[in-house]
Amino acid sequence: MPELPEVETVRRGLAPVLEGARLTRVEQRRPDLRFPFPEGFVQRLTGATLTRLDRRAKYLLGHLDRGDVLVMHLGMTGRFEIEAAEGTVRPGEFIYAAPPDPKHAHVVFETDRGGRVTYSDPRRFGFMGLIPAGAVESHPWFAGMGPEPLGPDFDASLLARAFAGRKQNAKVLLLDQRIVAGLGNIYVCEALHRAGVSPLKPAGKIPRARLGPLVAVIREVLEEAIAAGGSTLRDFAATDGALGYFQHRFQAYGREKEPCGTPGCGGTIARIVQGGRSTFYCPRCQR
DNA sequence: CCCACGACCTGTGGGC
DNA sequence: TGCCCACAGGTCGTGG
Repeated sequence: MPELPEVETVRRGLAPVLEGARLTRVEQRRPDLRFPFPEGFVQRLTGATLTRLDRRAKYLLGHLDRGDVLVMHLGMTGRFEIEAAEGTVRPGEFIYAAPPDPKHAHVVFETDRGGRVTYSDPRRFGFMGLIPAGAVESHPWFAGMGPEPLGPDFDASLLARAFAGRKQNAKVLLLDQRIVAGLGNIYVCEALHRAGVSPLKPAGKIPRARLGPLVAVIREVLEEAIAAGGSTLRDFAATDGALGYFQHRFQAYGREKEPCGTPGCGGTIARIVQGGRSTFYCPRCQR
């Protein structure tokens, strides 16, 4: 799942372990994840210092002092587990994570501080790449990607332009990373529910006046989820092993047949399939 | 260009 | 209790 809030939670968990650390040992335990690892993956990383860990949409970007950027995507079931060296855990900083699932531990990074970060991913929909720093923006993974939903370029006029004349429903278009990059199935369901916008509504027919509020609730949902440490579903926990709590606040996602929580609504959450994926919504208060 | 759908993988929760 | 299958956070490629 990891959607933007979960990836951001992972970034915040990994940053204190990796930023400024030199990778003393890198182990690549299979030739591919979703895609093959790049040529010389281990050699190009070993000995490099990771200067900064950023996030763009659902991607993590580890900037290396050698000029490459380590790009990592968690797919559906990717996770990082941290093992800290004895004595390096300051109280309250991060908690020891469960031992990495050995069956699906595909990449191991060890640092000069004695920490170890293991990437595991049962379904292997995740992937990693090494891209020269100057070529990230133009790389196919990033070229054509829409703005960050929490950034300044995501606003009502951008949505108005993207939705104009489109017959495709709002749900599917909000999942299109070319329009806005970082939303996934859960948070689109939640945002549309909060905004009272039907996922079935042709995007081009949403009145312009409703787009500002839609943008606002998208930001709100993502920010609340980040503040809560993301959502812990089957395959996601924050990097420190602590559980995210946002899933307890889902109002629509996974709540088929439950009463709608919108005050005074009285409707029942329904599940439909759009673009091959489940949509949860309230047919009564989402119009 | 637009859109629907299958493919990629493995694990698991819920129903019977 | 045990088995089976529908379904799962994402993205990419194909074909109409």
